[in-house]
Amino acid sequence: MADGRTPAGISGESLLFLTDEQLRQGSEAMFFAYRGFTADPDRILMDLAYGRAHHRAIHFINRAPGTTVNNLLNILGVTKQSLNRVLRTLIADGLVESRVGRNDKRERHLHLTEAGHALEQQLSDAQRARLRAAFRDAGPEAVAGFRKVLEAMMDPEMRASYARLRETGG
Amino acid sequence: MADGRTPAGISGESLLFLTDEQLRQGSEAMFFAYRGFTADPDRILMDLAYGRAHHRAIHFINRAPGTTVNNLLNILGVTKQSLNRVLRTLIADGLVESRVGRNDKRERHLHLTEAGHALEQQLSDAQRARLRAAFRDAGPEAVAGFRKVLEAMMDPEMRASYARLRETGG
DNA sequence: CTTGGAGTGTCAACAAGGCTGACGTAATGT
DNA sequence: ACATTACGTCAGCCTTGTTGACACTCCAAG
Repeated sequence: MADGRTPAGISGESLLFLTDEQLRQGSEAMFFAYRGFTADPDRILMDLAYGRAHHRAIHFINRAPGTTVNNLLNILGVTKQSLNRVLRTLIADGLVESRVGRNDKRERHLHLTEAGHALEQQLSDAQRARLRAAFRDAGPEAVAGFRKVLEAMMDPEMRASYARLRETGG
Repeated sequence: MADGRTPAGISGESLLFLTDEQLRQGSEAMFFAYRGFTADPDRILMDLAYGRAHHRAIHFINRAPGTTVNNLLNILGVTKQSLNRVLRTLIADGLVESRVGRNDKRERHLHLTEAGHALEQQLSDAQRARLRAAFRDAGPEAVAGFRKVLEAMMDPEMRASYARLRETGG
């Protein structure tokens, strides 16, 4: 706190990339980029009277089919009341199916229906198109750096969720 | 659309970083990282009965002192009514000052008060601390890649705003 | 000079999607 | 038997997005 400017050239290394100005540009880049990142799916969702919350639920149900409500809660970082509102509409609209657990009948295992898969595809295609263009423009080394910084920026628990998802997916 | 998997090895180049799986991991990284990115300021804001919108307003007013409401609108990408509600509370609480334009009296020029600057410092210190740690862990080349990908991910107009801010700031 | 339109900002009301708290039910574990 | 866990739901609140309606200011055409 009250660091003022980060000392540059205090060690032999070039620490110019850690100046306050560089950090501020980094946070503005995050802000503007996140807007772009969500813009395309948001447009699709709006027509369907869904929101970003529905997208997130669909994404992670697709990602980890059969996941329980509690598991999804932890990944999404919202309250069960909040998630439940979203799930209720998705189930009512026939995009998500909730199956009572075989071993533990208290649990509900969530799956996408065929219609759910179709919407998931539509949404992730839109998002992937932008990401693919950005990745291609920036090149593989930039992408590696991008991933590295983002991972370092996460909370430890989120980093764990992220890593777990990465394992199962390939 | 319905690309399926991105062809790998179609050209001589290694395009493995553009597979659907890599892109999906990229979007999940964005999701989790953005959560971490906003977590620290959010905690501070909560105690003050402010939200993320207040943070954004304060940030960009500090960044471009004397900016007009309309200008801020374009940067933040919200409606003027939405911004106005936030500005009203910030002005009422003595964090922001709104001065009628000298040339054009329709315009209001926005400035942070001393108290506003203090809060801005507190918030950006919190955010910078996390970003600095992430940048340091990842190293300068990773940071360069991070910035490059984020910039490529923005909408063109946002990229323009971002570049404009970068010029004035250094 | 007046007047009509464009630009800028304000107020009111509504919706989405977060949150907490409280409670019910079924299944599980001790 | 009893406490705990997993889930669903009702009620109510807050932030922050939206649209609609309106007032003030400026400028240019008549």
